Amino acid sequence: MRQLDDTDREIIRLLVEDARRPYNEIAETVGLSPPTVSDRVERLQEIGVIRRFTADLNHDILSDGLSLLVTVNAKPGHVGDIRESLASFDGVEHVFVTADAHIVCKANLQEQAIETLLSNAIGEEAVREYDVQLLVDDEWNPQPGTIEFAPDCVECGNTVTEEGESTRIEGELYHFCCSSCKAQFADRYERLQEGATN
Amino acid sequence: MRQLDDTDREIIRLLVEDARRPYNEIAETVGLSPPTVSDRVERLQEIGVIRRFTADLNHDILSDGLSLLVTVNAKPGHVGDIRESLASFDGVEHVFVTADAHIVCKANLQEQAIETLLSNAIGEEAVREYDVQLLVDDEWNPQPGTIEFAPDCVECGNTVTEEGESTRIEGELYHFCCSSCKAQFADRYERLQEGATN
DNA sequence: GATGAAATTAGTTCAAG
DNA sequence: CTTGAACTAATTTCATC
Repeated sequence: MRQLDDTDREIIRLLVEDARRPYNEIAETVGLSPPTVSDRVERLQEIGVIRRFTADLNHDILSDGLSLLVTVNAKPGHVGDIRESLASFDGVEHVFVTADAHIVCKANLQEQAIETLLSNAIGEEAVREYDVQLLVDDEWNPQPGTIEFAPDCVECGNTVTEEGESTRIEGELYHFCCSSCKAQFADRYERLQEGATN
Repeated sequence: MRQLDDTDREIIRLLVEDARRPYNEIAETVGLSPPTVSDRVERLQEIGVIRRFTADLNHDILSDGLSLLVTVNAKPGHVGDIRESLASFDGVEHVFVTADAHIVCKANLQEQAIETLLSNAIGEEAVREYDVQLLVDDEWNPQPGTIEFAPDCVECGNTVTEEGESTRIEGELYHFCCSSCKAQFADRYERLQEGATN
């Protein structure tokens, strides 16, 4: 299977930021055409890097119950079960499993549902101990981790930022900090090509 | 302020399921026309119920560094600082603050960045103790739960109902329970601005 | 608020390199 | 793998209710 390249990573980053960003905008940013971006996004979904496009809701103003952090210390061999039952419980938004068999989950629940979660989803036989904490704040920054994408402008050496542009010349992707650097580089490249063939 | 109705809730549910579902499909499901759905979605974003549309990534196959759960027990008065510095650290995806002054954050980091996070973002003076756990699994279940729109009045703290009002001040949307709270807040805000510039 | 028709904008298909 | 051109689909505007 083809590995992810920098272009894929940049497309991912842009879609995490805004899943509805038009493809022509993405195309311009990464220096490709819209159909190619479309193909790549389709591929990213196919190989499972992008699981789905979704809406991030603000639970603070939605008042859909209490926000809780539930930490469970699972008995050996039960981590998978508990993870599954927690993840499928209505209102459970995030489930984290640590290397040392702790399961941490974040849930938005009505008060009466907390007891159900604890008894049904967690049970007794499979759990060493558990802890429930009330959340007072919850900030979420969807971001693709430390996908490195801060190249230097190939023309002037400055770091390429949001305003930067990219272009593909003979299959190779080049990044520029601004359109003038891009134009200058393209110009120089063309001259070089002419010189080589004459 | 107009409350969320069942149609809004259904639209939210459909968008959480698939943020890119076409409006005519949503329209058919909820029995409205596409332009109306468009208007409603716009409103849901305006009032902050929908924070953003994003892509749910599978970090397992993305191999963008290690996934960690960092738990920090903050000293009194430092919860806010630590929350802020963690949230703004590159690679930190989620920050939870519990009622008992614990901060739990989930980060996707390259190995060398872990040390930086611990020393820079957490520091020493403000923290009683901290704990870093390696994550082996991480599941996100975007789901709206039982949605009710009920923000707190930024002026008096009461729940904002049908009679409430909203206003945008310098790009930021504020919700109030009544026009007098709105006026009072606007007044105070203006004073503050004047004081700052003089 | 909500709508249908029109206009605009976005996405996909496809032949070609 | 990528593209531009043609085509199809989705979204937004707007006059009207």
